[in-house]
Amino acid sequence: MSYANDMTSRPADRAGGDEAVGDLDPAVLAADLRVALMRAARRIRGEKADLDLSDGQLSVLAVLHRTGPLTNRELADFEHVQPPSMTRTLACLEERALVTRTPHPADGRQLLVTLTEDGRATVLDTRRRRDAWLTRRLDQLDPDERAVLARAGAILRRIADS
Amino acid sequence: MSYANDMTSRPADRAGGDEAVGDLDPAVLAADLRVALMRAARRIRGEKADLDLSDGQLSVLAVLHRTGPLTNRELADFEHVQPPSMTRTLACLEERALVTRTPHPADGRQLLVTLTEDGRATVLDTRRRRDAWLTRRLDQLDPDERAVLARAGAILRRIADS
DNA sequence: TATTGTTATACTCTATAACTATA
DNA sequence: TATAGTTATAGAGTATAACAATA
Repeated sequence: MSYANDMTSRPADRAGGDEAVGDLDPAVLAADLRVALMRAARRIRGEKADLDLSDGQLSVLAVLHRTGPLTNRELADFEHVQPPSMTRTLACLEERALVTRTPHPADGRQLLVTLTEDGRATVLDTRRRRDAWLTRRLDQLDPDERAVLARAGAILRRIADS
Repeated sequence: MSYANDMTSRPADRAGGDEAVGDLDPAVLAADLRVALMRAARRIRGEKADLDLSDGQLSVLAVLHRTGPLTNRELADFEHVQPPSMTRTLACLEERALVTRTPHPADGRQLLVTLTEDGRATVLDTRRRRDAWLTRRLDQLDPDERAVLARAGAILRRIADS
């Protein structure tokens, strides 16, 4: 929906060929790469399994799937959201039987949020559908181009985690 | 803020080296690439010039910068938003003197929305800051790695536009 | 007394429906 | 009568402040 990152125009719009040249100005590369990344990310984000689930809800499910059971506070910190907002999100997810909230065994104040089987299935289904869209595109590339993307993916992960 | 796309765990978590191998399974590559793209996109999206401006507002400015003056209806269609929502967004942008609304010369019903000099500066500033973040990261790469990202960017643009 | 989670309330962004002005 | 834009009103999602229960 949002085009906030879709700044297509660039200062010097050179030919968009695949050929890598020797003298790559990082600033020019950055402008090109940003547009390409944002656009691809938006396309991928649009592909989700359960359209009735908000991004935030989907995100909580993904985090729980990756980390295992967490408390409200931990989830709120993870999502950079205030605890009352997370309470609301979790209430919605619990109502849809995607998570359960059980008392923390050691600390009576806390509640442990756990992914249900349905919640786990939703995470996997979303992932599968998003990957399916991208896989179809990758299938149409040359092996050489896929190799480039494989290397780029590793480099991008390093950059994003820096 | 949203971690919805941050699904780090993958079915077969192989070594994350940069080496491109010959037999790249598109499905495995897709899972890797998606995580890398989403994460990098989120980092870049966080870098904007005016933090008081919402994504939707920033997006309208970017569209106007790219296309020139548009009407309310055209902007609403472009942003996949209903006209009343765009009215509200534009009222906010006009109040901050980032756009002006002038009567359409030919059709008295329409209003032409035009970017002001401040609006244009905001677009350029945002772009510059986002690119600056990425440029710093790219500066630390080998020329060879930058070449890979340059090729990957072109391929990703093709995929996103498909 | 400090912390976890919740409720109460308000603000932002978006939507639909109804209204005004122009074609 | 149809279209562009606006106003009125409602529904998500998130925030802060105040409250209850537990450490």
